[in-house]
Amino acid sequence: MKRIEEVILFQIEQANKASKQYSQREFDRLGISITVEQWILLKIISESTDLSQKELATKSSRDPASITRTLDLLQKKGFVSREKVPNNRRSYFICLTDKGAQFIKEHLKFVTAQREKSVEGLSKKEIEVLSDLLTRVRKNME
Amino acid sequence: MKRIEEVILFQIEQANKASKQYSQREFDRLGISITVEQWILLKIISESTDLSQKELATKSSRDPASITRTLDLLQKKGFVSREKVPNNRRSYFICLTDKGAQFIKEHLKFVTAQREKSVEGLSKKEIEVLSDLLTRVRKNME
DNA sequence: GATCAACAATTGATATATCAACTATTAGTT
DNA sequence: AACTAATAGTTGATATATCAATTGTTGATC
Repeated sequence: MKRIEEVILFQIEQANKASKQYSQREFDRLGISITVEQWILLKIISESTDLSQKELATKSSRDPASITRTLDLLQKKGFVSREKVPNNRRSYFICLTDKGAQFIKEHLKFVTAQREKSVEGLSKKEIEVLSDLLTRVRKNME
Repeated sequence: MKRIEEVILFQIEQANKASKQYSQREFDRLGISITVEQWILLKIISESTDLSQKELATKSSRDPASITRTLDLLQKKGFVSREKVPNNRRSYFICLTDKGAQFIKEHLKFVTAQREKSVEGLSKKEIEVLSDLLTRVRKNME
């Protein structure tokens, strides 16, 4: 039997943990008061318009219940708003506020830098390969 | 700016989530009453002897506080015990109980099957490449 | 040997993941 | 139109991640 360190799923988890922790440390170090999950959600919201919470959950691969709670926090920070949908009182359009847009604009460069750092030393070809292999592993687990 | 789906860190997270969810679904489907984190911890405990909680935290890349809580649950299930360390009342040896050993023995084949499924369709060479690339990304984030 | 710093483990607080139960609303069927 | 299904979102419960604060113990230094 393989030792756990040699298992690919374990290695994926380790890489994921390391990157989450790195990103959070960077946010903290720079005084950017947001969690990684909140940033990702905010970023998704900024990339589309008129998304419902259900759609947000799908796009972020998160549970709707969890989205509810994270949106509550983002709303408390003043970064997003829940807007009424015409002729539909069951769902909301989640909208970026000016403050949210400003926040992203201000800090995007740091996030971009983190992402670049994550693939430092990898060639373009290697990044493509990694992307492909990760996709195949993910599809195996569906 | 890249769309979030194209970001390697995002893809790593997606793969990680998918595999965690798959593993948990499999546990549930088979009536194996344990979480993925608990299984991993139990497996690490079974692979070494006389580990302290601090060492467990290091090996599993988890926070000591989190280890305390997961061990409480594993202990409640009767899978592990905290044993006194001679001449040291500040830490414990975490030991697998017979019940814990039996549990692993009984269910290891299912976990092995999950792991094999995760790399289905990948050649031995591709697995090595994936492992190497993940390691490099992880090291970039240290 | 007494004092203080370092350490291991625990506990508390907050954010997240997940599933189940629930509410309110909408859509489908008759 | 009335009844039922399905749907969107929320809330509760439990497990986990993380950091800070705390407790008890050990080690180092004087």
